[in-house]
Parts: sequence; C-alpha cells; structure tokens
Amino acid sequence: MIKELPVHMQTGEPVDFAKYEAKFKALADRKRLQIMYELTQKGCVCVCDLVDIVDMPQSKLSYHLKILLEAGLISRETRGTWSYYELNHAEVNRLLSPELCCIFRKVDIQSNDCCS
Amino acid sequence: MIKELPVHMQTGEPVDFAKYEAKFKALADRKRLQIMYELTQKGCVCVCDLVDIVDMPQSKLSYHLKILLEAGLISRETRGTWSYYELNHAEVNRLLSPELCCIFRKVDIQSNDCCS
DNA sequence: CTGATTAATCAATATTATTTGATATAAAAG
DNA sequence: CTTTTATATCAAATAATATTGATTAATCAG
Repeated sequence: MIKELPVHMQTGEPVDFAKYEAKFKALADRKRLQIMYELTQKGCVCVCDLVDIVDMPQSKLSYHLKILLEAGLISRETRGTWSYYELNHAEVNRLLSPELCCIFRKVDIQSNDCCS
Repeated sequence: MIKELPVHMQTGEPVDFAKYEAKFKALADRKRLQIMYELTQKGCVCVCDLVDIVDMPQSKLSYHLKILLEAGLISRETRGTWSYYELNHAEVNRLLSPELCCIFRKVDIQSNDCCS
C-alpha cells in the first residue's frame, strides 16, 4: 500500500492559511457552535424550528447560518418556503479532532471509538 | 476494558461553547496560523527570529503570540531577555483533526500514519 | 554605570464582525 | 387574488479586533 504525501509536502507549495482562517472564523463563535451542536444532535432541522431551539431572532440566525454555510460546515436544502440545514460531517471531520467528535462530529459506524 | 463517557454526556451538563469559541478565535487568523506552522516546523523559536520568519513588526507579533498563548495553543519560556515560544502539541491535537496534522500538529512516534 | 538589545504594553486609529429592526421575496393556504 | 408564513437581505448602530508607532522594563555587553 502506497502512502501519498499531502499536496503541500509533495510540491513544497505554501500552505493556504487563508482557507483555514475562514473555517476557524466560522467556528469561532459560541452561537454558531451551538447551532452546529444542535444540528449534530437533531440531524436535519428547518430554520423555523432552529429559531426556538437556539432562541435567537430569525435574522440573526440567518446571518450565522450563512457564515457556517459559506465556510462549508453545514449544508442547506430548500423545500418550498422551508430551508433545512444539516451538518457537513465530512468537512467537520476533516477539521476537528476525534476528541471533539462527541460534540460536533458524527463518526462512521465502523469506528466505534467515539461517543459510545 | 471499560469505556468512559465524555463528561457532558454522563452528566447531561451543557457543553461549554465559550471555551471552544476562545480556542477557535485564536486559530481564526492567517498570521497566527502561520506562526503556529513555523513553530510546528522549527520547534522552539525566539521572538527575535520569529520576527524575520513571519515578517511582522515586533509589537504586532507580540500581540498575536499573546492571543495564542492565552488560548493555550503555544507556550513560552523566557531565558534572560529572550522569549522562546513553542507549540502546545497536546492542546493542538485535542482540537484538530489528523488531516491537519501535517500542518499544525505533531504526532507521536507510534502513530505512523501522518506526514510520512 | 552606560548604551544597546529583547520583548511586552499602551493609546490612538483603522478595520471587521455582530446585532437590530425593517423590508423584500417567494411559496402556501384560504 | 389576498393573506399568511418562511426566510433572506439590507442599512444603520454597536461592539470587538487588529494595526501602528511610541514607550517601558528588563537584561546584557562593554
């Protein structure tokens, strides 16, 4: 089995710090972390429910959801007038440690070493 | 072998989002990420060298080092007039994914699945 | 002791992010 | 068609962060 080097190590290209800055900026807010937590717990939630769950005025919630969405940490699916948001587990796993998995990550059924 | 549940799952206590907010805030800046990257690469570096490495005025660097220090992401050791900073690997590992290990983490010799 | 070096802190300013309330848009229900 | 509901967007006000240059404090070398 051949191991591949990460791109920046193969090429000597500089690391794209700006990319990570954007992700961590989105994570750097307790309200947004709570939103992510609720999405981790509940799966797919519509904005109208989330307003009550996180107890936040609708326009404010919309602002924070946009930031998480643009950082690729959550995804949206619109049905009619409703917008449903859910966590982007792949992206969250790509960023956060196994130790944070019980809070914000959702792990494959295989790897049974978490939140069990 | 008995598996322990994470505290917030055992007790039903709310997750301390503010704690993580502070950590991610410190990570949410490309200059600070670069500082962490250089410390990952070089180990223990004094401020006078870091000024050249990251090409930043001294007072600005000092400001950003303080933020990383207070977030527990780096540590300081002062010898005479010099201050040496290095990455707090334990804390970084606690936060960041294995996939980020090649950039910001340093992994135990054991686990050979990274940056090799 | 004196002058030079290292690094932290401070105050002023500039830049970014967040909150708020109002408005806009679009679908759904009557 | 009209009204209601869901959500996004906008502009203004506020709050939080970052940058700059100057100053301070501590050590060091002569």
